[in-house]
Amino acid sequence: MTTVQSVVRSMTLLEQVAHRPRGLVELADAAKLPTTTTARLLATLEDLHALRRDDEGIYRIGPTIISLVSTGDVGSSLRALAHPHMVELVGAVDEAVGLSIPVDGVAVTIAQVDAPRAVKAEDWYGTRWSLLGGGTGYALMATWSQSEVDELLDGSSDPGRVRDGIAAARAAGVSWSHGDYVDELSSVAAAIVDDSGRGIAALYVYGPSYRFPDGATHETERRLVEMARRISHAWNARTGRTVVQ
Amino acid sequence: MTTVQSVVRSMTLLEQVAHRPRGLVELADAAKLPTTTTARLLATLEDLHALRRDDEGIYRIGPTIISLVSTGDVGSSLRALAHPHMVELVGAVDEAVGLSIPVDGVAVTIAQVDAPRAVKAEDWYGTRWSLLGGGTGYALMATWSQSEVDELLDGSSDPGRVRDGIAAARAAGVSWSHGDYVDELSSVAAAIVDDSGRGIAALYVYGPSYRFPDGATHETERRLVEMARRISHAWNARTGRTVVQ
DNA sequence: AATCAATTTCCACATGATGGGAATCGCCGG
DNA sequence: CCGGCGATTCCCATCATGTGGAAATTGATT
Repeated sequence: MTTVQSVVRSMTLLEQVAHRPRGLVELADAAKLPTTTTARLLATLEDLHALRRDDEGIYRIGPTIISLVSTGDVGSSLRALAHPHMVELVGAVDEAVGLSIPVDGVAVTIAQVDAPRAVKAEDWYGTRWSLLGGGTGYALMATWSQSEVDELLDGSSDPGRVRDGIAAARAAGVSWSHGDYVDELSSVAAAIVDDSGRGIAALYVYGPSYRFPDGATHETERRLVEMARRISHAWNARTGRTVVQ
Repeated sequence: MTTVQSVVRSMTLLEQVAHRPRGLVELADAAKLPTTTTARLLATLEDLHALRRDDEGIYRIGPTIISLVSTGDVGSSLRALAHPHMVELVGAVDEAVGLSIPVDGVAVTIAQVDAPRAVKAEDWYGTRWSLLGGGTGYALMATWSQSEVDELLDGSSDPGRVRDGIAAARAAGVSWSHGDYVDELSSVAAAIVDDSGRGIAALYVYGPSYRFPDGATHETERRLVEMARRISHAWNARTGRTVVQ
């Protein structure tokens, strides 16, 4: 199959900007493109409001991109389907809840519902976490085939630790993470599975580590697992196969 | 300035998909492009995970787009700056809170924090609302110049009603909307302003109309206005001018 | 098996993207 | 006020790259 060069390059630039907002020359350098070409592509994206440029020449992701992430297809996307359940879960456990899907070996946060009491209410929307780094990834990989896991582990620095995490996740049905992703932040993740039992997304509860003392969180675990089960069920009950999102 | 055709076309297709997920032919038709060209562009976007296609051939927005909306530049974007304040406001008023910015005559929701109790917790992230349709738009336009408002009103069906709404918003400092956008849903909006007093975004509290009886909501109004003021202040206190987002 | 719509493959054409070079802008230091 | 320098924009010849018509293929429906 043949791909369109300028479109691929534009997406690279968008990703670079998302990674870190910068000016023309730095972006050209990062994308390994001539300055002129970069300027033309950036100007096009700016014209479309996909990027915005401030008066210092720094490019940032613009509103067009944000509005692409709309709820146009409520009812068929996992995100829209899970959202009300997530709100309910937040109400039950009084901590923030997130939802991530795996893409190319990383987990992308596609939805987040905060607890009003959240001490540090950070906004992880769109953030990519390594699958190998902690709870979210372990919970997912625990439901995957050995070969899939091996492929991801190929070349990782500490495969033993990851395998232990996966084994623990498989045994417990959930996967804890204490400060693995962010200092002082703990999370419990559970997989949302398709009708073959394969994890297609991870639902997780998170908050400051001090609010998750060992042993005092069985209720949270229980509710998380129950909600993941309900979301899985709702997802698999849809009529017609559609793609995860 | 010259723009890159294929990039513009790709963005059109992305917007069409966001508007309503569809198959190749329908998208080609909607974008007024030859099928072949559309197929090539869609394949490119799919390859980049900007789009996903299910086994029925329906294209949907993919995870790459979602991860573009990241928080890479925490501290300089309005969204990241406002987020913790929004969480606090949710805690105070016990209703959902949203944040929108104006783009090309519409308001795009760039952040949302739900109240755990939300009866129907819908996900408006990325949704575009008309500025002329209700509270959000009135709150913003109340801070804009007459000529800017006139430009937007040019060709609108009921300019008188909008002008009344703007006048009310200017007088009250907030703008109410009861069922204007969505049935049974009420909202109060207040503008977040730059250092010249011009509205750059709208902060709003919303929930089922029955929870907003007239006269029992002064406390909500007060807290909303106070929070909008604080966010405005934080925004204008930043060092270095940056663009709204 | 026949029909029809949707999608993919193929390919000749020329348009539209490309990038080198030069001009311009904007800022800073002397 | 004047160079100097990096960043950005303008210009334009070149041709690689994107384009879209036509035909083949797939796949669902009757």
